[in-house]
Amino acid sequence: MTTERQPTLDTVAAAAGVSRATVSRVINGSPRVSPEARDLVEDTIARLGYVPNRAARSLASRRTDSVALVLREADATVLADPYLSAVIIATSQALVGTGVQLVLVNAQNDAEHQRVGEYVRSGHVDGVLLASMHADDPLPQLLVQARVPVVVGGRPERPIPGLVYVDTDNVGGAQLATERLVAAGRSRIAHIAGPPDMTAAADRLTGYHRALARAGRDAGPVAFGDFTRASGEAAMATLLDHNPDAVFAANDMMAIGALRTLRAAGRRVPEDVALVGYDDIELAQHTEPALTTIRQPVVDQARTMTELLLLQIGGQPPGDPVVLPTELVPRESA
Amino acid sequence: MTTERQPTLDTVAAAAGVSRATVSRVINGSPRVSPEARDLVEDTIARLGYVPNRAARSLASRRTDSVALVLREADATVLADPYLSAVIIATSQALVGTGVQLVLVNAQNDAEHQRVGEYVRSGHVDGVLLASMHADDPLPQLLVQARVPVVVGGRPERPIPGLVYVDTDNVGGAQLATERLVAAGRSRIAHIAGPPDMTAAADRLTGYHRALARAGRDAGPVAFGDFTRASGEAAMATLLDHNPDAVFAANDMMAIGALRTLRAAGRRVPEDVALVGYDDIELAQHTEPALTTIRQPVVDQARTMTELLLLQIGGQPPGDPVVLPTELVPRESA
DNA sequence: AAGCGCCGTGAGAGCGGTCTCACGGCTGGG
DNA sequence: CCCAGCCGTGAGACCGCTCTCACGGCGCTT
Repeated sequence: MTTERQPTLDTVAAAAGVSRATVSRVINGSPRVSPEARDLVEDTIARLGYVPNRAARSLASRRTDSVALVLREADATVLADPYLSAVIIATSQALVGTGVQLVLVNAQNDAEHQRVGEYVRSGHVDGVLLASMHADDPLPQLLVQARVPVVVGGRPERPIPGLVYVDTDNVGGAQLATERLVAAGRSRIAHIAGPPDMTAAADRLTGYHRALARAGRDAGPVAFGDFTRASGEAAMATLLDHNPDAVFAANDMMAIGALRTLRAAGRRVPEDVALVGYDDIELAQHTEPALTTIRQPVVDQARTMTELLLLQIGGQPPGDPVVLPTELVPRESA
Repeated sequence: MTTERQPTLDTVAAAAGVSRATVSRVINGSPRVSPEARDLVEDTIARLGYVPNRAARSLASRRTDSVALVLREADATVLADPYLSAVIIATSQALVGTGVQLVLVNAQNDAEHQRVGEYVRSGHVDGVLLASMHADDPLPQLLVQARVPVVVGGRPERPIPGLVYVDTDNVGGAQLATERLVAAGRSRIAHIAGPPDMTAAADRLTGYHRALARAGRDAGPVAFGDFTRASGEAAMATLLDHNPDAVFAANDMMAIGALRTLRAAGRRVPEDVALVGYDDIELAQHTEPALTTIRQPVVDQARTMTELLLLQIGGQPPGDPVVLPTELVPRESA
């Protein structure tokens, strides 16, 4: 039961015959230490197996060396969301070697979301990464005003001065998708859009329109879904009236829904109707036919967000938003 | 630039005209405070927007109110692993309302994995959840010896006294799968097993054998894969020599690989060969035919792990391992 | 030769809480 | 009526680290 108390700075200092201050300098890599003292202290630290106490350090230095990754809408529905998983893992990977810890904050509802502000203020973290925001989310605004370093994933609904965000090029990606259909000689290109209050969905719609305009085409019929497969099925059913020969869906799940409706309607893909999705989820490889889609650099996005956040924490002023390029993944459906 | 310093205990105490100790008691819900004092202090706290400093509290109390979720093998390969995502989200959900923070520790390689021990010792967290362990992982042993509260997901290779784990019933699940095939009147039931050094794979193999034995059958042919789709394809190719009329694959990805091989070989599923997978991944719903499989209570597992960990942190002795029931998800493939 | 500045080091004051202990006032039992 | 005991409160000692400041010693300039 006599749990060996962990060695402290004092322990090390005493064992090395120097002062606490010197040990602290060694630990923090201060240049103002003689090489002999440094070696001595380092040996002692290794010998005693000393590890600095984070709480004490944090208390004294007013830094925590940890950042929060704030998730939203993390309920059972998206429980197995591979995108989320990628963001989380990529973020934690980006932090490896920096000595910065990742604290996961899961705000399931508005009330909890509000409390994130408190949480940050209480000095738990040095900065905040915001994933999967909602359009009306006041949190980024709050954090920016409180001068808390923050980086959000995805373009916010309304521009917020001083808010750094890292987005993928939804407009460009949607253009790629649409251009693919144009290039395939399709003339009646429809779009299954996502919820218009989500910027990613809005941007993809914009890209769709832009590509058609550039190709000198009129806009085709557009149906709106909510990014679920069921909504894709329903949207496709609507679009069938227009007898399209191509469909660009704003995400893969809706594309898969559309695929199902098309098949049920006796339309062959891609012969009768070419189909392009968005996201390149795992499933897209396994549909029949395999889904042509747009890949987003999720890992890059998370990494970039993390880097930008660390820069801000390091004292640099918030820079400009970053938009990362997307890429077409050609498969069989278009 | 004059950043308003956050109010501290002293601030609140002064404003309320009481001592620091009293404010502390109110915050910690001590019963030894008069109702009047309590109300007064609570009002003051609300008025000043006071939030306790976690580092200071942690330093003084030797608690951190946070737990680590240690992941392994979290590289690009499993980046989009929906299981991981589910574990992470479920864990963080289980922590909501407890005031305990989730710190994600991503040990990509052995060296980093070792450092988790240090990390815990330095007092960062009150306890550790271990996900996706490897067979030879010394970490659980280390943590148990260091009397650090720890709960691991999945049964460890070798029993470790005092180690609490939460597993899903792999043996039972495999039995369900195999029994399904027996009940369907299949007589030559093969198995595509996972890596024998993973307990989940070993247990599923055991369940397969047990079900056959109970049904008075001889064991069928077994091929080993590594849980990837490619290995499932290869394993199925091997098994074709035995001309099975049913296959139970130890996970869905291998089942999907097997499906592909079967189709290529001109075998119809389920008419010629019935097929059962394991895990009930999203993809299983979308194969053609849809995959009959076994569902594991991932969310329950994560929640249970968290609860058991909190109990240990609360001072209770480590209890017995928990094994959660699995369930058959009947679809079209068997 | 004297003075200056810099360099390595140590002493000590916080950082913002928790928690033990002491203390005055009140209640209740003998 | 007195004193034991409890209750609510306050004082103050930490928790382990950072960081400022002071100090002695050395090399350099003048």
